[in-house]
Amino acid sequence: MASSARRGPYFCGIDAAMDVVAGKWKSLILWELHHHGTRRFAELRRGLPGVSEKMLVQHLREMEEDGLVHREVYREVPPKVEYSLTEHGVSLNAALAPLGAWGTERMARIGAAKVSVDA
Amino acid sequence: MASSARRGPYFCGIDAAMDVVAGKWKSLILWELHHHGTRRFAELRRGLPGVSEKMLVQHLREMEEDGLVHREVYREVPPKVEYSLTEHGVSLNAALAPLGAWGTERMARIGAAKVSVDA
DNA sequence: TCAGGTACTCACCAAAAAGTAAGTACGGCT
DNA sequence: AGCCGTACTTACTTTTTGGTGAGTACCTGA
Repeated sequence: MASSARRGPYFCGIDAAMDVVAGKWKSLILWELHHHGTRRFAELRRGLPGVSEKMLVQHLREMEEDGLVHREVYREVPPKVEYSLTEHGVSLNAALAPLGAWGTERMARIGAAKVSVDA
Repeated sequence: MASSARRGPYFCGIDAAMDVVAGKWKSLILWELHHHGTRRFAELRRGLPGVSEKMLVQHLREMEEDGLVHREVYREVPPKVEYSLTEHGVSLNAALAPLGAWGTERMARIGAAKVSVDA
């Protein structure tokens, strides 16, 4: 029950891809990691205003299982864990780019607000 | 409460796009409509094995609200309603294509099964 | 006459996803 | 001594999502 009940039979490629990106914060995590290269847990948390620690851990674990992110643990005294995109994570991000462009256009069309995030 | 509580402030374009595609069957509806051009309600239902009438109606309504699909009602005696993609629906589908390709690759990688659908 | 097809709506229920709040082990800083 | 920060885990609750099955109004074909 730790991981998700996914990887099921898919209707098509989009279905398979959506399975992996589904989750309130997953695409944002992807973006954050792509943008910053490597991030620590607390950095991600701060970069994603509103995310709960539980969801962040959960999503990161699933994305690790799905081969999208790499988790590097440093056995140090204040714990340190670094997350980064794997090759598959990078290619997924690239595949997501046109969708992002479409979404940006849509935001302009409907005049949607943007969540303010500071780098 | 009929429609969805969406269109909220978005973090980025992907967020905005995902909002519109989120839902178990939406991407499949998009694909079905793109593939066949125009489809009646029952045709869609038959093309999406496993979808419930409730969800199909609900998703179609939301997609109509979001300007992705066009709903043409013929006031005839056995009711007839035709659904087709709008310009925005078509462009969303195009933006989804690379994601679909990525997903297809992933299916091959992990050896995921495909749901059997007959045309 | 009666099942079957059209395109739905409605009420109810189950499951999944996400949020909340607390706890944990350890050290540094003040 | 006491609080902050690290990176989590755990239990519990709420919200959201999706599924089930019935009902509707009308017509067609067997």
